Amino acid sequence: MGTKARGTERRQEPLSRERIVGAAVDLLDTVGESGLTFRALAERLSTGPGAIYWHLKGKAELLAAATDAVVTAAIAVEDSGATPPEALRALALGVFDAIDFHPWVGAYLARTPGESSMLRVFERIGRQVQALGVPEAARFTAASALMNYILGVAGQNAANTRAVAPGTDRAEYLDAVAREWSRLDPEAYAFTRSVAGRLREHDDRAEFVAGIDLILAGITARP
Amino acid sequence: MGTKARGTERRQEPLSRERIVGAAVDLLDTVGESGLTFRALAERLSTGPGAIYWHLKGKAELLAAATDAVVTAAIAVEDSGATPPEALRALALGVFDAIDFHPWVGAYLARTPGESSMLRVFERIGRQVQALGVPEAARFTAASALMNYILGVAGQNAANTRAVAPGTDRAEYLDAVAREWSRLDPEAYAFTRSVAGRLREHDDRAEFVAGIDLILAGITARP
DNA sequence: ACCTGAACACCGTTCAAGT
DNA sequence: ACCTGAACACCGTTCAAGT
Repeated sequence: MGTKARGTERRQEPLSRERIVGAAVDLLDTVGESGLTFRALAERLSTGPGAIYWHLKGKAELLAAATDAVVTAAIAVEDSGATPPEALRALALGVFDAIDFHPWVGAYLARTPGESSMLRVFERIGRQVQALGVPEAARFTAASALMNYILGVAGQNAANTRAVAPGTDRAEYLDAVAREWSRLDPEAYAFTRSVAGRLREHDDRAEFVAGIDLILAGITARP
Repeated sequence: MGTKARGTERRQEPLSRERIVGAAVDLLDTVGESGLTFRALAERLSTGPGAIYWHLKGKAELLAAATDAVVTAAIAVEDSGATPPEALRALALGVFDAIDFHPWVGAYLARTPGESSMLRVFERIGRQVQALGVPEAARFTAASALMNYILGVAGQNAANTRAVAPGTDRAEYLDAVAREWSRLDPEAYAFTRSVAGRLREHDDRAEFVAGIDLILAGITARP
């Protein structure tokens, strides 16, 4: 006891941009966007809030770096041997699942433009659009539409995920929304009421892919 | 001077939910989302911050009400005599333009699900999808895809609008981005570089409608 | 019923001081 | 070079006290 503990001594690894960003991702995943404060982050890293500023410029850079870490991992899939539509679906689902698991990423991407991780997604989409045989002049529009759709849905889905209390049963939640829809004014919300039933049997992920296919059909179906 | 001023006396209208929401929209439009504080809002209404809480539950409700006011106005267009695709394009552009003018609306819609203004947009889209002759089973997917696309692009566009300093020339900005893109790594960003030129001649609004048409083509082109 | 504004419990960020 | 943590200038929200 008088001697230094050896095996369990747990020497504090030095602070680094990498460790900070990792801890930020953890915090965002567990406590949500409002839980990421410099004080909480500093405590997790057993240091003071000021220390973080030596490695990062501020909260904006911290959030960008955390998002980048998640997106980079999500799109790091091989698509050898896949057809362009298959590769596009896989890529889209990769982003979708990442945002489903880390809802704060969706919120961030939806409000921050021209971020480097978005550019990487755009490049990946564009290559498949090209491989699809889309003529040069139409590629920009096609790739933009796909990316906007992907980020749009993923963002909405993230919002939904965050809206539901972590423990809630998914089927139960959809049921509640469906019931809410069928209580809407019959005249003003005729359509919404008519599709309320679909909500129950509805699979976000499948619906998402169906939308991708819709756009792909539009891209391919040139006169 | 000893008598009460008459014409110019400017009696303070009583505070009301309506006046508060109106002032909030003004503040959001002029100073941006970060400029909407209860202190600034109270000052504009020449009262104390606490007074606002008598009429609204808190900031969340304030933002929801402000968004609702804008969206309601944006989709209040008659579409008599228009074909379903025309009506859909007009509706989509209405939302697009509203968000372009009030970027904070895009940011809010992108992060808040199941909001009443979104439901109204959904209903409007759904009716046109139905009028388009889409079979019952496919309507939910089609309407969802359209709405997700619209909100997704509008959100991205809002983000872009906010990113650019209010005074900046649009052409100049696109030029700067295009230059940035052509400075990217030639191997890792081959596609992005190849379409950098398109950026300059690129019209957000037209691109947005092109995406709508892409989805409409996909919806209509059933085998 | 409605408004006032000080007070409370937080934020992100800075910075002199330490090692 | 890197870290510490008190201090600063803000927030949203509450609430006793006023009219």
